[in-house]
Amino acid sequence: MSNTRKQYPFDLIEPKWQQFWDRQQTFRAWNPGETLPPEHPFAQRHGLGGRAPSTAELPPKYYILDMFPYPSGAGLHVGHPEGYTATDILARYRRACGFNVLHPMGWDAFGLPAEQYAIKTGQHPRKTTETNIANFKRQIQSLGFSYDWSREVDTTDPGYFKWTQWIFLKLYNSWFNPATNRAEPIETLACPPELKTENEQRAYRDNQRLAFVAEAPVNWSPDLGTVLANEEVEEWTAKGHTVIRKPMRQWMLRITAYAERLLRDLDLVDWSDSLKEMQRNWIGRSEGAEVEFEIANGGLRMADAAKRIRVFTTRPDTLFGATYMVLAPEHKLVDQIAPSEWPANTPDAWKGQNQSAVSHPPSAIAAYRAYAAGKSDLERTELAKEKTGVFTGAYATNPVNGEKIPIWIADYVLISYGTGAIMAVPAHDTRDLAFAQKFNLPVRLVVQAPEGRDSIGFVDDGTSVNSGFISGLPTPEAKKKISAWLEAKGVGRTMINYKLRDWLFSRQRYWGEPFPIVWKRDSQGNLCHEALPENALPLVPPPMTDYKPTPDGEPPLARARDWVNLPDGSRRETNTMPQWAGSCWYYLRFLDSQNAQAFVGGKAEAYWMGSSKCQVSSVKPATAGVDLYVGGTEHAVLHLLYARFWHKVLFDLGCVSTPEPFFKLVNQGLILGEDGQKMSKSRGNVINPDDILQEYGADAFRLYEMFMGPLEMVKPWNTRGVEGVYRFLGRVWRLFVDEASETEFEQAMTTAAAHQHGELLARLRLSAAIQDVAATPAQLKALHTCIKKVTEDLDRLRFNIAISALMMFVNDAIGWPVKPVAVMRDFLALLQPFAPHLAEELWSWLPKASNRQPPAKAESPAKTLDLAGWALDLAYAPWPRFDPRLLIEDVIEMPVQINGKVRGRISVPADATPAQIEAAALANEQIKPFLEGKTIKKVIVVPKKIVNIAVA
RNA sequence: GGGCACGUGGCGGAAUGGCAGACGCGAAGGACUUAGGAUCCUUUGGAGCAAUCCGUGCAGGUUCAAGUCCUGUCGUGCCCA
Repeated sequence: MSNTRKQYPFDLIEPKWQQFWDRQQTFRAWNPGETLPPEHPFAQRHGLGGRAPSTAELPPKYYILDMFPYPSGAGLHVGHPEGYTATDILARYRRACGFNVLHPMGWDAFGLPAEQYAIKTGQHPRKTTETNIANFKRQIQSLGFSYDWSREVDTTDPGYFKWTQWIFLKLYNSWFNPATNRAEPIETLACPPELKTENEQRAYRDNQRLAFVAEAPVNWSPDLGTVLANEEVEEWTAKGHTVIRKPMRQWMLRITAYAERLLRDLDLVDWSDSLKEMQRNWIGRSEGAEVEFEIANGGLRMADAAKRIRVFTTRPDTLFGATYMVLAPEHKLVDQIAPSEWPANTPDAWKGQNQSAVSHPPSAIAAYRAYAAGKSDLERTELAKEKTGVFTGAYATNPVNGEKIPIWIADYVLISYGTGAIMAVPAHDTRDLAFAQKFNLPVRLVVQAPEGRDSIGFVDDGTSVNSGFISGLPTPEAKKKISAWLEAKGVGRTMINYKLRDWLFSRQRYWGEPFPIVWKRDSQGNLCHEALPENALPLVPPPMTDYKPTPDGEPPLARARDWVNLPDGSRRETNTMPQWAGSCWYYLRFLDSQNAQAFVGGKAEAYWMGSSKCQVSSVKPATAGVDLYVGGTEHAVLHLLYARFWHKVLFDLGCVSTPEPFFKLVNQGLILGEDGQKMSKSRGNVINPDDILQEYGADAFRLYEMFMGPLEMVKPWNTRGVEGVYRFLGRVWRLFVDEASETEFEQAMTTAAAHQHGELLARLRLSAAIQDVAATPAQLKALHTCIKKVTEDLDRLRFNIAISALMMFVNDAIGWPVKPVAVMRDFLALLQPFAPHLAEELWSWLPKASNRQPPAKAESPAKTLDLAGWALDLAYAPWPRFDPRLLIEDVIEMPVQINGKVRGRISVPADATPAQIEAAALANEQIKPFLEGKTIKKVIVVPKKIVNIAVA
């Protein structure tokens, strides 16, 4: 801690106003139908005190949302408040503009770290979570954010996850009807008549549900004792845990049914192109064809449909170039097709690396599978990686030419993509080529590259060659023709494939939402699952002391026998939901977080999501969904895709009224350490917000976070920069404070006890330079330039230049011997969103409407006080409007260029015609010498901007 | 390898195709002061005494005019393989 004198007593001001806002519930947002207390500033501003306004009577809504944090034990880092400050500034700005602003905060509190800590220490995750939430909340509140804390949610609260489970039941009890292209209740699903038995019908129905059970190869971590999502694998392997691929019974969510809508509806939202592109890439739509290859074993054809290998290809036009096939090692057909002996003349290199296993195909395959299981999808498909694989001993028949081609297994083909099998066209696919070269497989050129490019390894569109009936056709036409041919022959069809996979929704963890599902035996003794009734929710996890998985790999919940085994002999599902579940719908719970009857009330949903016909504001039209959602890029794909998916299901089922949840979305950029590196404990460059707050206060911290640069940019932290904005706040303070009273204050503070500080603060007086006088034109111009700039910059989320506009005003105003109170008051209204504590304090010093004289009639509107807003709390004081008339100049100075170089400047009346401007420029003394002896070719006059004279 | 961003003073960054470097940091000088790591006032892209010249990663192009638009290229970051 340094002993430098404080620029101003932020340490007294900030807690004072935070307590005031808390007591007054200043930032409480009101739902339609709620009764507004007469004394609440929002009620006063909108004349609604004591009433219970309907949707139509409330002002337009503005829903501004932060991605709620995972409350980690490490506490807040400087990256969190970046987005939170941006949204807070906008929330305060919108409130000033007259919107009913919803700005909530909550906790995404399920998750592995609390559970890992529990395993290590035995402390219940609930306890860890509570402690961490309390710390996060303290830190967030110390920044003076205008959240409506009455709506706080915590995903681990039974009152919350009751509804997460409820939504799961909605998914469970729905199917996707391809005919209507939307989710419908499972009751509307008709079973095919050939399914006679209860078991068959149930299996059929269960297979159509949006939440279903499947054997899926998962990323299993034996030492963590859980499966991980693909995107989580790297994080944990980096920490030294092992992860292998293993097929397990899992709950899945049928997100793939929504692939097309998730893709198409990106057109409905206002997100950055790069973000939309990331979502499109993830969904990965590709058009192509599915082709069936018959298996040709030992020369004998087996026409059995089950013995066909189906492949998906985006390049059916290269089918004539397929010289081998590759199945994913996990592919079901591998065991069926592999012969017990190698075909004659099989090269040794084709039999695999494992010398103890090369004698027969089955052993070579088993050895290779074990090897591939130890690798992640990412490692397996790494382009630069050395290709590996094993020949299965079997052959397939190419449907276009009857050719016999070898079938391989290789880890570069993933079971989860397409059909888990490919036809390899080495001449026109990079990975196939690398593989073919390594194992000496034939490379057949079937696409001619354009002039000047090598056709081998050419993967773009060209012209088909060596391809029978499609030879000579350009690629797009060749694709069409061969797809039609395949379809006519019954060995293929055009198809759209998505990279998007169904969502693996179960985790073998304790600290997550239990599934509201029980397993039982039907009358025939078949194992089947059944949903709990709604009234059994919330299903709370049992109290436990040991959070480890059972020794035989069952999830931790299996240890709680009394909880798992029900009296009727059925057993509870022991998996829990992934952390994504709670964050998929929290933005909806915020609308009506205390509602015990529904996950969200209909009126609240319609109002806040903007689908109701609420009147259009005079400032900005209302939009549908969350008006602005701010968070990190790390959630650009998964969280946003999952939340959109749930939202669409809820939309289909009539539970919400908009097709998309988040209308506008902005990713804040990462804040790097002072060394320009990513902040991390190991680098020792982590900045703790608590330290900054202690030294400079919340207002300076907020201001600096925004002043660093554009919100979306990656930018390095620089503590010296905080000092810069801190000095600025000091100048604002000195603009308002009476120097003598400040000196007294400082002296008194050195000896005063803490309980006297508030009283001392109250004794500070407003500077005598601030007087109720008419502003000069120059002062009005300074103010209105600032209003214009700040308003426009806030609308474009350009906080850094808005702050520089505030600085310019202060630099100007500090030189004014007399400061008109009306001007200073508007300045505080502009400052308020950025530095709310200081602005509130200074605002409280200004004379109130009641003890002021009404303004003289003669003054123009811009110079008088707007008394309507004068008596209001600053948080709800109207946003100043700039008057363009005050910015008009009588005389404009314009630069004059000769051949693009500034050679002089002229002053012309604002209303001068281009001809007059040209004449003035040509007559200018600075310009004349440059024109002597030259021919004027052209004179460009851009009124109010520039004159450019082109000379030869 | 593909896609998308971004390259501007010593640093963070400004600039609807119209005076490059706003605003801030840092630095230099000065004032006040017992003191200054407070505050206030000057200066501050580079070169030059100056007139002036050179400057937005690099190379071209479009334009009266390019940091901004186009083509290529190099570099950095993110996402995807």
